[in-house]
Amino acid sequence: MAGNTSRPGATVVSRVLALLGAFDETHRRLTLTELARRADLPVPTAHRLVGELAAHGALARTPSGEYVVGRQIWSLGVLAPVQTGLLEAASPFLHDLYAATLATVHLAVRDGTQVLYLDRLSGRRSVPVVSTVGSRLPLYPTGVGKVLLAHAPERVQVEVLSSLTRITPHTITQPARLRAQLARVRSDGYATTVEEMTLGACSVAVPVRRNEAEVVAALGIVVPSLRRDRPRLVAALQVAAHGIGRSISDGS
Amino acid sequence: MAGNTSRPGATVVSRVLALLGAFDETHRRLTLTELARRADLPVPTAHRLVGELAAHGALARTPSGEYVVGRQIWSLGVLAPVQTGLLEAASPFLHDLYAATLATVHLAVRDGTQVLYLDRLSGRRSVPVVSTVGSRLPLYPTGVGKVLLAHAPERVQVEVLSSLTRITPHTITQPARLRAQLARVRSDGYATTVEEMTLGACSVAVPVRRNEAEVVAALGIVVPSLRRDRPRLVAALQVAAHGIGRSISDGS
DNA sequence: GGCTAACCTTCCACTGAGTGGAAGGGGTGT
DNA sequence: ACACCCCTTCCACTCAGTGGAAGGTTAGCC
Repeated sequence: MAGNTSRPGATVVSRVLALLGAFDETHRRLTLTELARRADLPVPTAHRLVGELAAHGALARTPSGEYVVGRQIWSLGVLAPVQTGLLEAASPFLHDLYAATLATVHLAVRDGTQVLYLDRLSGRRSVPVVSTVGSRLPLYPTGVGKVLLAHAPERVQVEVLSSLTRITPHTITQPARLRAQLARVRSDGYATTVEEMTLGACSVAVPVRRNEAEVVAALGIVVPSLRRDRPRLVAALQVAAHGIGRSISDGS
Repeated sequence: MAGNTSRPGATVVSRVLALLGAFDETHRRLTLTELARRADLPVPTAHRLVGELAAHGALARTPSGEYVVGRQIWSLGVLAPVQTGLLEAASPFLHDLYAATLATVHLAVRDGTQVLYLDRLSGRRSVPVVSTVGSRLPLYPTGVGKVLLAHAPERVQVEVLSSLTRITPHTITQPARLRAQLARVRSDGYATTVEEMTLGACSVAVPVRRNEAEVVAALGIVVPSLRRDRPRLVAALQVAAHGIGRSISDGS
């Protein structure tokens, strides 16, 4: 009379990853029921899986009983080649750049059709922006994203260009116009955005090249729309990007 | 005639975490066979699980076919409360401290009976040390570890004191002597080590207190054994630790 | 070329790990 | 006292997971 039919096709691995994926920037602490709902799993199933994850340190419980991402996952993540070498090499340059511009500084890589922000520096006086370390945004409305898109394989460009959606009134949604911009990004060596992601904010970004060759990341800053010393900013960015590119030690 | 008996008691979750746990500081890229061996799983089982993890972005494959930790895990790890607030709040103070001392700077928390290094700054001129961001070391032979141990629950202290093993000729292995040192750490407000972890390296560390209350982390520096301006170093550390403690915004 | 060795991948019959509805606490608000 | 929500335990059913065997691929060596 019991006989439980689990949704077919679902594997334990996918269930576990669905549970982990329930956490994001705005949901860092989740109750069991929220986890179950967000992962689309029955509560008892979520309970058992989450309990086991917690027993292994992959998740942790707050004093109030909510679940949070555990330290094991954090120290695992640190081993990801996303950042091996790159983040450490870039750190001093990012600080110099912040000191020189007092603008929000971003270091990002491309992850599929999104920008993945690896590091961010911003002070009290910087423009508020949506990006945070570890978060992902579309490529086309951000400065670092345009740089990464301009140097991405054709296949990726086609995919991105085919699904441009408006975010602010200034977001570029015409494929032809974006494609022209990307060509300019390649020839000029830098990209700019004007309130395409956030009203009141402009950005300037440059590629980071390993050994003056392949583009491995992008370095960008976000400034208030009224700021008008772009040439100086581009110069500062290029110096920093060049420094980072020369400091990257290890491959992959 | 087939009939496969999986090792009883092993769950998929534990198998998956064993696979992920196969990666560490010195094994960032692993082949399938190495993964299977390190996780103590049959190759076909490892193959299937690892393949599924890779399909979800939890692992990635290098062009040469080896597996590495994927970006999904990295961005998940960034959400861990290990660092939420703390790392960002501490960053500027760590840089100031590095500038003031030119020593390797560490920010660490206690994870069970180990130190977990959250951040590290070191320059070319710093003493070489074993710690890296995300790595764990025993509590008793490190400066930050002593601070964290001194403010840990009695239960943890007992456990650590009962298993002191020699690492260098200077490592403290007598429980009574270490216990006396911990008392001094609490009364003096700082801890020191003298070549207990690495020959040629000494360290000084202080607690980071949230709202001048509970100890949430430790801040330490590693200097060559011959350096003798300890009072100045302690003062610089305490200023920085105080600053960090006041900057921590969000709880837990 | 042929042989050996090591690694990766696919196949598939067996079975116990995983499943989830049902039911039992515990807390809080009305 | 009742209603509501969330967490936890129980357990009969069954399908997802398992891993030995076999085939494929690549590399090195005589």
